[in-house]
Amino acid sequence: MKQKNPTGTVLYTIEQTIKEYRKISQKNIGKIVSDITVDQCLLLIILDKNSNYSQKEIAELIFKDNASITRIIELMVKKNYLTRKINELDRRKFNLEITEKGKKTIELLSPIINKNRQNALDGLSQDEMEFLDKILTKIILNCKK
Amino acid sequence: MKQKNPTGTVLYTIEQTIKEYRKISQKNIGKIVSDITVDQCLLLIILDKNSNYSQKEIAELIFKDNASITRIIELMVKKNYLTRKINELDRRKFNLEITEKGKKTIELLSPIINKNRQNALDGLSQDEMEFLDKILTKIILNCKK
DNA sequence: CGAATATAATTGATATATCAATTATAAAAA
DNA sequence: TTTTTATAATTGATATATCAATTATATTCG
Repeated sequence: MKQKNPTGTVLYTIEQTIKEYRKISQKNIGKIVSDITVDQCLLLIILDKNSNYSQKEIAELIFKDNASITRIIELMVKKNYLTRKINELDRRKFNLEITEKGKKTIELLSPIINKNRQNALDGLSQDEMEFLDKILTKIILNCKK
Repeated sequence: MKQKNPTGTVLYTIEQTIKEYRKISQKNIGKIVSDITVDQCLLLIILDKNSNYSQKEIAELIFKDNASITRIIELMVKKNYLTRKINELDRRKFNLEITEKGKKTIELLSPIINKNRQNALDGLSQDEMEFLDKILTKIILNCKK
């Protein structure tokens, strides 16, 4: 089944892929928890693994800039997913903590997220995924130099 | 050179790839024309190939929703890249036309865009790109079903 | 130490994304 | 032809993206 591609480059397909994946992911997440986005959920999961991340580090991990992170976290605090306290060791930073609601949300949504990933990658062999990753990493390096 | 990947899936790498590509593309475009974005430029190029596209069709081609396209086009008309007139055959639609400024911009930026693409895909063989496209298309279909 | 520099985060302005509701028009059905 | 349904685009509300400027704090260097 041929896809339209007005640019004729695989870069278009890459973009299309990630958009489709995000769309279905958000849809599935929304069925379980209505007031959270894919990225907010990823942020929770990342913080859950290491609660010492600064906002700046989180921004890098989920490919957002600091300004966006500031506002996303602000909303998540307002929605009671996170708490934020000044880091007394470095008062420029904040300590972020996941609330009970946040923890429950992770429990609820982790299986959904895994299912989303599995579904998206369904039918791909380990080799194919590794190859994919390798080529993409090459492109990333090309873009960085 | 290993990349960090907090999710452990190639989907993360896909997202990273497109973000890096867009970043460098925007940077290179901005050196030549300061008031245009990657997507606006793609929109011009698409319209240049077929001036009969409706806003809805354009939206699908560049993965945006109608509301975004309405506003993007509004800005592009304001910046004098496009003109917009009601389509008398179907008064729900508009005829979009590229202005002289728009045409000049395409001429200026087409080589840049090609260079961006070439640079990003530098060192990839034809086979690798085809394989990449094939795998990604598989993922897209997985997400759509 | 104190000045200069660097870093983390915020803020403001503007553009874009997303969803739902609305408007205008066209096409289909009764 | 009138009513119903479908389609194209807009609008409003809110979230996010991006860039530049700013604030507060830390670090470095003379």
